[in-house]
Amino acid sequence: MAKQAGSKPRSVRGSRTGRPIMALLDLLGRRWALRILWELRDAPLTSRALRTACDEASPTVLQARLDDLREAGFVELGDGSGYGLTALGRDLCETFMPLHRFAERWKGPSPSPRLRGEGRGEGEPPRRR
Amino acid sequence: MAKQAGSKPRSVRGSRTGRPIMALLDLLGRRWALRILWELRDAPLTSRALRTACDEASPTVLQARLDDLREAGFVELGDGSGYGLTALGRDLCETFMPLHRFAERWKGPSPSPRLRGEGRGEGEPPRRR
DNA sequence: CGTATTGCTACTGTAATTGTAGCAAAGAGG
DNA sequence: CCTCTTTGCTACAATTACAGTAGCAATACG
Repeated sequence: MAKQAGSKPRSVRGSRTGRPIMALLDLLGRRWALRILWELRDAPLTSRALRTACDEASPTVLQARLDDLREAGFVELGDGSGYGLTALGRDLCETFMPLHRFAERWKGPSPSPRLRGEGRGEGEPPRRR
Repeated sequence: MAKQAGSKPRSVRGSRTGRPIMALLDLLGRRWALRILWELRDAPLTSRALRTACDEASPTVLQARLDDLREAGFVELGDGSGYGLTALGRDLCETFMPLHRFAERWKGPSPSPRLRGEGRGEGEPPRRR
């Protein structure tokens, strides 16, 4: 599996199959990508303000992600208000809104994963090994 | 590779604010996390089959992500069918389904970000610097 | 017993991310 | 013009996550 000896693997990682969903899943699967979209959901932010909103993340990654998202057409640099979502980006953000409700119901990685008796009378059935 | 040095790296990066949405955004923002959930959306897969489905990703990351998702309560290891989504995970996956339609309409990061006259007629306004 | 499959770990590179410092280009005010 | 502040952005070094490959223990089957 030589990967891509000649050309730079600049394209999206999961996109090798050609399916756009994979490209999107990979782009959003980079660090701070989802967070940036989330913080920009209401109003545009300057790069500095965005950094503050993103828990003082490094400007290096923020800039890299911002470039990625800008290249993807989700984010654009306005005139005086800094970075903001494009119409497409706003549309994508709408897709993620249900996630908010889901997160509230989820409350983070619980130490006790037994949240619902899925059907079997569990108690810790010995995994087949 | 300490991985369990003391008791520190247990929490999620974006979770420092306490908001569950941040924890979720960070968890899903790790590599292959979204992809794994996506590949498991229909039926459970064995670890080997999942690896094949995920473009032969390294078992190292796959195992790490599988652990994360399992700890979060989204994925569980069945008896004979391998890994599968929990009821909660299936619910989360439902949230992501609209992403599929969105991706189809998006078609990946285009070299020319001007994909459609999206409404605002800005040709390419000089950025303020 | 021999073979195959499954879940999982160990290891070595490489790419990505973090953290800090700093720059050039505007604006605001004097 | 000169100073001061903000903004977008870049240059590094250090750390971490990830990719790739190899392999093991446990089960299942013939």
